[in-house]
Amino acid sequence: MAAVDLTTHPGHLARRLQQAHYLLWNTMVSEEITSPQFAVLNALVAEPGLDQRTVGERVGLDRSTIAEVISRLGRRGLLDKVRDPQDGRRFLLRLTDDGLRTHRKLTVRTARMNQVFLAPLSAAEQSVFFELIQRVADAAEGLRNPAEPPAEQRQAFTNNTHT
Amino acid sequence: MAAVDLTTHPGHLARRLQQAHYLLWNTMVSEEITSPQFAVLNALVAEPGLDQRTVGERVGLDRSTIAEVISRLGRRGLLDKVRDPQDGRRFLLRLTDDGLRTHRKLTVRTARMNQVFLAPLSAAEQSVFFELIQRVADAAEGLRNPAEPPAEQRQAFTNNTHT
DNA sequence: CCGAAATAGTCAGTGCCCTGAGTAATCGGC
DNA sequence: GCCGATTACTCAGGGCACTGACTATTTCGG
Repeated sequence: MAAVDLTTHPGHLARRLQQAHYLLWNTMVSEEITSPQFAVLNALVAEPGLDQRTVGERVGLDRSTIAEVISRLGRRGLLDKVRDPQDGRRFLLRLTDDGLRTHRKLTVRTARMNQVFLAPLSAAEQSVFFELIQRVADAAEGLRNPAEPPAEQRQAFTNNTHT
Repeated sequence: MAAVDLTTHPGHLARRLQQAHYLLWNTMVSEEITSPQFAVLNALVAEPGLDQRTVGERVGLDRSTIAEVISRLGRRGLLDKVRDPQDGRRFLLRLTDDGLRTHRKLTVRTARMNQVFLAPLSAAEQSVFFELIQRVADAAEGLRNPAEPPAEQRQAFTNNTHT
């Protein structure tokens, strides 16, 4: 009986958490627009005119996935995609009026859903919940990008205009 | 600027957490066997001879997804699938020697990976991390299955929303 | 015993998520 | 100006995850 207890495996818990969220989203927010799609809309509300790659970076999606998501949003007429005249490799993205409207509508529903989703936790626990997950996710993402200068002159040459 | 802050959205955090885990699993555990596949192997180590549906229930996968995962494990020769002579609808699943060996090997690596993954948290924080995620996931799953208890002695109604 | 309901599994369709390979445009050094 | 490196995006391919419709088998009511 060498079986392990999956309830102490963060990966398994993360998967279950996401499934639970998916379910609730589907019933309380939208059957059309998914959570990652909403994240893209949201990124473009905050920063209209971003290119595809940067949007992916903002919401945490790789180049292939972000392309698919954007293509679906484009088909639904929620955003426009135009070549950057300054850089012919890029596509600049911008929400349509419909996209903006959709974002507004879903923002309200999403807030309600989050309340229901987090109801089992007290306000204090919710803060801890966010903080711990974020620490783990950030750290793991850090492992992926080794790069980073040798700690010496960490800030010296960093891009000071990145906001 | 009606954009929201995704770092307070549990769904977004859950997705990022899972992605981070996926990455680490791929580099530290296996590129062949995925985390859900390992969960299935583990369930069959604990309870050999389970049928497909029950395995899905144990690891949290629906009937379609579990069918795919099991088919892949079968193709790799890690488990056998035989009709239940008692009930012709069921397939009974059992690990092969190779499947058992694979599970043993991955168990070790998975433990190492979990350590790295959770390294940003203290031991106490790790417990909280597990507990909070599990509470949220369990509660959301509860919403899906509307009250099946036959009014026996159910404390579900004493919903502790006031904490 | 027989037909309806329930159950286990399959299949088609949609969407997310990654890697690796390939294309087109830009940038940098000489 | 030219060539190689970098960068933005596309495409093929594999895997996870869900729903809804379908088949086969068992179970249950009458």
